[in-house]
Amino acid sequence: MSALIHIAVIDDDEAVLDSLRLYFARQNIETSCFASAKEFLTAIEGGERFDCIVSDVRMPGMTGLDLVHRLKGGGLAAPVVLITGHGDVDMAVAAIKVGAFDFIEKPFDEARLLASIHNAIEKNQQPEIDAAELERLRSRFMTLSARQRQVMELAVAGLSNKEIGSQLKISPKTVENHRAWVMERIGARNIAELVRIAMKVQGMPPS
Amino acid sequence: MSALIHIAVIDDDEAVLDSLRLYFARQNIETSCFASAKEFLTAIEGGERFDCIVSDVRMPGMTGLDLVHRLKGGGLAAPVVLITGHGDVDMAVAAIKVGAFDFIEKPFDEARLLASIHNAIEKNQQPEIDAAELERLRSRFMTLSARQRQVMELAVAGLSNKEIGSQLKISPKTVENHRAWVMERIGARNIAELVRIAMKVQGMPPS
DNA sequence: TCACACTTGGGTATTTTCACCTAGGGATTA
DNA sequence: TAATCCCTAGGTGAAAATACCCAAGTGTGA
Repeated sequence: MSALIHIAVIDDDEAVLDSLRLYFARQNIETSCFASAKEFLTAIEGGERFDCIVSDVRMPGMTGLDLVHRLKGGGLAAPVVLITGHGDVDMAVAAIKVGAFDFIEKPFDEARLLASIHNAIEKNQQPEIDAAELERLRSRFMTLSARQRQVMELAVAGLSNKEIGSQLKISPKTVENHRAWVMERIGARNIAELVRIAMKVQGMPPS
Repeated sequence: MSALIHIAVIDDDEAVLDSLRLYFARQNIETSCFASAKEFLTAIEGGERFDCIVSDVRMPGMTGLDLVHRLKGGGLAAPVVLITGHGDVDMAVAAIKVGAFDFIEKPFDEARLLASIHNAIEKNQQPEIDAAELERLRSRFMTLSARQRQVMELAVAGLSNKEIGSQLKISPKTVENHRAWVMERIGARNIAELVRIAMKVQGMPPS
C-alpha cells in the first residue's frame, strides 16, 4: 500500500540535517530538507506535500511550535514530529496540545524517530479512510431489501434469531438466512462489527 | 455559574497533599485528598464527582498516567492535571495524548497550578446531552477491573472468546468467565447492547 | 415467457455462546 | 490469620449462531 514515504525535515543545524537525510535514505524514505520553517513553508505554498514533517523546535525565526500552529491552522493534515535539544516539558505539552504528533528529545535514537514517523503516518491515514469507508458502507446499506433491513435492525438491537422471527412472524431459519445475507452484503464478520457499522452510518448524515 | 469548585488531589506524599489542601482552601476551592489512585477510584465508584483532578504521576501502584487512561477509558469527563517531580518529556507527551489536560513539573508555582485548573474547568464546560444516563453507565464502567476491561474491549471489537484468549494468552474459558462478569456489571444482555453502550460511553472507535 | 432477485423454509453439522457449577493461587485487607 | 477479591481454568448441558446445502413460491423486468 505505502508507495514511497516522503517526509520533510526542518532543522537549522546542517549536521543534523545531513545525518537524518543519510539515515532516511538508508530506510528508503524520500527526504526533503529545509534549513528553516520559512523555507519549508515556501515549498508547501508551492504545492509540495509530505507524509510527515519532522522539525526541530528551537530555530531562528519561526519555531517548531509556531510551525505546528500554522500548519494546523491552515488545515494541513500531515502529522508533525517535533525534536528538541532541551527537555522542555512545558513546550512538549503545548506542542501536543496544538496538534503535534510527537515530541522527541535530543539526543534521540534514530529508530525511535523512525517508529514515530511510521506511527504518525499510519494514524493520520485513518480519517481519510473513514470518510471513504463511510460512503462505501452507506451505498451497501442502500442495496439491502426492506426485509433484510428489518432483520438487520432487530439483530443490531440485540435480538436473537428466534426473537426476530417471532416478531416478524417468520421462522428463525428464515431470519438466519436473511442475517447471513446482510452480513455478507455489509461486509461485517460478526455482530459487533455490524452494530458498529450501523451506528456509524446512522449516526452521521451524508455530507 | 461556578457555585463551588470541587477538586480531587492525588499524591502519595503527605506533605504535598497538606500543602495543596491548605493552598486551595485559601483559594476557596473544596479539596478532597487521596494518597493513591486506588483510593480515588474508590471514591469515584462510590459516586463522587469532581470538577478537576490533580494527580501526581509517580506513585506506588497505579501511576497518574494509568489513572488518566482509566478515567478516559471510562469516559469520565473531568479534566486531569498531572504533576511530576521528574521532567519527563516522554511521559508528558504520552499523558497529553491520552487526554490529560496539563502536565506540570515540580517544583511548580502554585498559581501556575491554579491557573491550569481554572483553565481546565473552563474548557471542560461542554454540553452533555444524556448526562444522567451517561453518568450511570460510566459508573458501571469504573467498577470493571483492568482485565475485565481488556476482555470487554476485545469482545466489543468483535473477537470471539477463542481469539481473545489467544491474544491475551489465557484460556477461552477464562475469557468466557470475564465476559460474563462484564455483561452482568455493565447490565448488557447481549453483545449488541454492550457494543452500543461502549460506543456511547467512549464516543469511539474505528473497526 | 424467461431470467433474476427476494422471500420463505428446511436439513445437517460444526462452532460458539451462555448459564450454571467447582476450585486453586495470589494479592490485599481487616 | 482469616476473609475477600481477582484471575485463572476446568466441566456440563442447553441454546444459539454459522456455514454449507437444498427447494418452492412470488414478483419484476427484459
